[in-house]
Amino acid sequence: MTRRRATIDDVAAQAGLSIKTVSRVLNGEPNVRPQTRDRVLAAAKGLAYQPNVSARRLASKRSFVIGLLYDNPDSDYVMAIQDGALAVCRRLDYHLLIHPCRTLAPSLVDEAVSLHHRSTVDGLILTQPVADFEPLIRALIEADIAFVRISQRDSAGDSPCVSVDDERAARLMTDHLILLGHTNIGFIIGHPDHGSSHDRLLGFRASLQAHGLSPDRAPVEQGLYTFDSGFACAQRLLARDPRPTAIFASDDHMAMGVLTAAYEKKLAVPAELSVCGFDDTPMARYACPPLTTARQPIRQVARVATECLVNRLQGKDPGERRYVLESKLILRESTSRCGTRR
Amino acid sequence: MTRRRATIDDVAAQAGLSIKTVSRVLNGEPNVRPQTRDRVLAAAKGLAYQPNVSARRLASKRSFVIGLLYDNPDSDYVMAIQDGALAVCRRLDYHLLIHPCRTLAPSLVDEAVSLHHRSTVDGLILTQPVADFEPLIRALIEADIAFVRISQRDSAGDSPCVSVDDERAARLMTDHLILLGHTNIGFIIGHPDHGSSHDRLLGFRASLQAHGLSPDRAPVEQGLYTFDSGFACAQRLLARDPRPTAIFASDDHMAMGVLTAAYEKKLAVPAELSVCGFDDTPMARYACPPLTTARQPIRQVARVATECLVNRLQGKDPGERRYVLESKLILRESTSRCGTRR
DNA sequence: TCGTTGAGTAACAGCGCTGTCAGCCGGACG
DNA sequence: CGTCCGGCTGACAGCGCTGTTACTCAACGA
Repeated sequence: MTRRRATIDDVAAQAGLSIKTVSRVLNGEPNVRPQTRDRVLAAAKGLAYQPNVSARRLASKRSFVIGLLYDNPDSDYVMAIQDGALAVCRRLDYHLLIHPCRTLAPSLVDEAVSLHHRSTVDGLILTQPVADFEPLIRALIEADIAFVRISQRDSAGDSPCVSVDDERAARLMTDHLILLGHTNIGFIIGHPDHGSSHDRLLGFRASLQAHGLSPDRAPVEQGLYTFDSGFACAQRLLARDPRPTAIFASDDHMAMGVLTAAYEKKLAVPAELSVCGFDDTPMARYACPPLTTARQPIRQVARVATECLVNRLQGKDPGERRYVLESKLILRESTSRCGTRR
Repeated sequence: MTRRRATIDDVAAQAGLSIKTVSRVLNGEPNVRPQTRDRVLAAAKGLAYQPNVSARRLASKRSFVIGLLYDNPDSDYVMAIQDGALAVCRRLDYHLLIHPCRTLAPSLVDEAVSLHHRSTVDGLILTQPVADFEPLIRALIEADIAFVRISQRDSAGDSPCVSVDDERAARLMTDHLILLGHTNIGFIIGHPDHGSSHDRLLGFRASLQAHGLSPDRAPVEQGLYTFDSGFACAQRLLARDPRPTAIFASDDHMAMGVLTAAYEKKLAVPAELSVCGFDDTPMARYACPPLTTARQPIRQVARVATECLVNRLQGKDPGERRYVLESKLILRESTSRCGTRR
């Protein structure tokens, strides 16, 4: 029952052609007569032929695998990235190798280079904060390993990168709060290792400035993109005098922490405190009250990055080096006009 | 700068030995003198030699890759599974290929078999509900493809499987509610395709029975392991007369839905309604109030499954075919004594 | 003394593909 | 009519490793 699996030789024999011609057909190479092509395809189908990827990899010196490096505690983010990358991989007949890691470990550099040198992967996609880890970037460039960064921060050797316009989205979010009449808006910065934290702060400050409010006097706390850090920062912000009437947390996890801090302080949201987050994680919709936030096209970011990487691997170098996608404000019930009691 | 990468021939030449001996050392095969071994290792190190995985795969007819099949909307669950599987893979020098999919598609069977026939993967780990997808199981057995299921449901050919004792945990959770004085406990069943749903219901009923309460008269609704389904089921449960004083949702997502339904009905949790979930997803801790739930050792389940699979791939067949791990009750603030107003 | 043994090593033939290059053939062109 | 060219195909040499087989040599017992 368990017959030997058909090889390219079997297909060639069956079709009465050379294995090279079979190879050409299967790889979509030019210069094959349609009639020949059909014969090959028929034979392949008849034998239920499945090319052996290992042999292909060895002979072609390419692995058709791309590696995805990340170090992110947010499952939803990681899943979305994986999802987007996988969608493109399937379409282009590549495989995806996930490689979660710890940014800080210098061994990461060796790991990444090794992945390539063992010809396990052809190229890498780096997400934040790995994408901003300079030693790695330099090593990859030096070793001539193809990669695409998902990050808004510039980096050595203007490597291609894909990002979301965090600054603009943060500016729009702040505009939204200001339009609701808030003038004393607390801000919680994200993790210092992430470029996004910086950009979101910039957007916040830009909006204040544009509306004649002093960015330097705005109450700001440093968080870590975690629920607990959001909770702690909110406690500090809410202890200030005058108390902010709105808090803009740089991500939804911290915003959830803010919500809990408000709950414990018996502050009604949004009546007494408007709260907004960032990222539109699934739970944002289910928070009490549902969170106003900014939705990032994460899947698309991953798709663009993957496409870009594969293009580079195939030698098609599109002029483009930076792709910037835009987020969208999602207005829910956690923000309302300043001083409104519902 | 970009010199040709060292191959096994270079190492052999450098060490003054045959490539076969180098291969033996690098693969930990026996019958090599310690002194010879050292010479090989020194040469390999000196040349920064990295074995080419593609060549190894082709020659050994093994890919050293295991595939992970899942179809699960819960990012936290998937991440935990990936995490556990990766930990073992790294230790045993395997790679992990993730393969999210749609259970219902019959093409999944072809995909899975194809993954193996192209020698992309040596074996597969199946999580629920894929693990309970009979056509796939049968196809894998027929094609003689190694796999391990993560599921509590029995399946054709008593294939190895790893699971969590859901029934016991659900029983303990129900015991907990009954001990708090609840006698009218609503239950929300999970997704019908998941074996866990069934087991949790069994545990619930067993506990009622054991305490002299009639399982058949308990208010039960069919959910889908989603927030929205939990919300809808809760609305129906809370509309019943007499109204349940506690609701046991088969997972945390649905429990969150219950919380929201209670919030909209202005029912205080836990004073007027105790709520408990299952799974201890990260958000359970951050719910308002924090959810009483059952924590599953998901990472460990994945670790055990991966180890089991690799063992089978390496021919070491441990007698064990079923591994059952235990969950742990996590008591938080969403459950309290029946009728207590705090 | 000589065969026997087994640990240690090497030679060599693939694994199943792709890349290179050479060959064939028919049509365009001078 | 010969030459050239481009489309199409095949022969063949690897890609870098592992499995198999065979060989060498010291230790050992009859």
